Amino acid sequence: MPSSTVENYLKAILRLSDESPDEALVGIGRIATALELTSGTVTTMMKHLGKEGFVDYQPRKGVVLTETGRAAAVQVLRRHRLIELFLVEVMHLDWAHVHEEAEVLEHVLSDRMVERIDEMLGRPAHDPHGDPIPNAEGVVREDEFKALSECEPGEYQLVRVARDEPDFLRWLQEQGLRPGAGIEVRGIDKLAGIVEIRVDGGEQSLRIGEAVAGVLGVS
Amino acid sequence: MPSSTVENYLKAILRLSDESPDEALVGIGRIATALELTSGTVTTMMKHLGKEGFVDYQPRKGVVLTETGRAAAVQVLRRHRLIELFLVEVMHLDWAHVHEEAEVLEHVLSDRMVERIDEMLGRPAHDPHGDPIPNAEGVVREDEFKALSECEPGEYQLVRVARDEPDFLRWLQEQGLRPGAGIEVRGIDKLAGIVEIRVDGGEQSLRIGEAVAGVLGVS
DNA sequence: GGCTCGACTTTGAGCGATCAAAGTCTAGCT
DNA sequence: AGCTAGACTTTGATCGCTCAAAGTCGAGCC
Repeated sequence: MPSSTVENYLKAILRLSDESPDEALVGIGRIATALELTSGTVTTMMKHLGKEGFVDYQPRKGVVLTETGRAAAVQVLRRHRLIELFLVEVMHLDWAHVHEEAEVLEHVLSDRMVERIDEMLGRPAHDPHGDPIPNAEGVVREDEFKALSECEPGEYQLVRVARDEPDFLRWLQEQGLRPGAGIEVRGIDKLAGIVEIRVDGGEQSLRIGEAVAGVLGVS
Repeated sequence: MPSSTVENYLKAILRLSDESPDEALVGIGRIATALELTSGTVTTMMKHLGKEGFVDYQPRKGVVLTETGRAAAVQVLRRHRLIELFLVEVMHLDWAHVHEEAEVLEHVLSDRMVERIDEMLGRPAHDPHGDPIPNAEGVVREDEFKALSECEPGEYQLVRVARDEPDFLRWLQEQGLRPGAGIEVRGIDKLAGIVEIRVDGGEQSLRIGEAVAGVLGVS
């Protein structure tokens, strides 16, 4: 049974390797930055994870998740996402706060609890950020979407929010920008780095920066 | 913020001192047995807890909880009991399994979560074993009851089950013996150490040993 | 080919929690 | 008073995780 520490490493490696699918290996430094640890600590851990069969550790190059490692990481992701949804839907906690809470619960809830949550929520496919929830077998059904920042003017639907900061999420919520909302892209000012949108049949235009628009996935 | 380890020590000391209210101090050995640790470990921890102001440590004698320590312990108890009830009432987990789960969650749920649970359950006064749930201020409303093993024949109501083993709880449940159930004491055979009861208008008599009857509180 | 700079690894240390085993009190008996 | 058994404390060690700082490697530049 991997400790929560190990689970966090695994989760981070999964995320990082998904973030740059072109690179074969995830570098030690990136992991260190992601987890806010020194690289020495990460090196030590990678050797250990290597021995345990969770990663393939190539000294001075980086690591790849093994099958086992990937499966374990996906299970953590599944738990995290189910828990987030549970906290929003059942506990009626604020979308904005749910991430931190899930961050600890994901390592701690029994399989029985997670199964019960999955059942209560009707085997949901997406968490409150629109991220796909892997099923119990670890199969993730990835869905198509593109960044709002890359869109031509037109009608879209918000399907994904790729950021966790409470303040940002709270603001999004105030603007009616939660997964499922309709978005009309009215114009893009490439030079100014600004996207002008209208949310869900509302009246007013909303101007958001490219970076923010890049974090919103639409379809 | 006390670690879960510390919280567990505190909880154990609270329980042990409530178990023998006549003794002024809880001995190191009892704590060690309760937590399945060596006494050396406990001694070390008690010195530490002493410095932190959670207990008054009297070398070679034992410890008493300070005000601070007691308050912290009661909060853990509150969490534990609220969580147990939540798991039964909301998550519909089995009464028998709920203790272990609560044992970990009590150290980990945010105050916000606990408050939400308390609210969802309507500020309940008792957990699934019939134990009183301290309120947010740490006030415990103890209620009157006596051990079934001490009862004259007559009609009673089960209000308390002072044991946590899943197998035992499952058996109780199968007999209809959950807090709230009516119990008729039909006879006591002191010499054989057996109590004969009838559960909640059922037909058959049930014979239980003194030790088991001692764990059931009725009023 | 040699050098350098940045990325990675190694080393030595600390912290919190734990143990086993050796040492010390002390209450209570003789 | 002296002894002893049992309860408690001390000591030295381990384990998982972490850090700072010193050491090493190697890709790319001259």
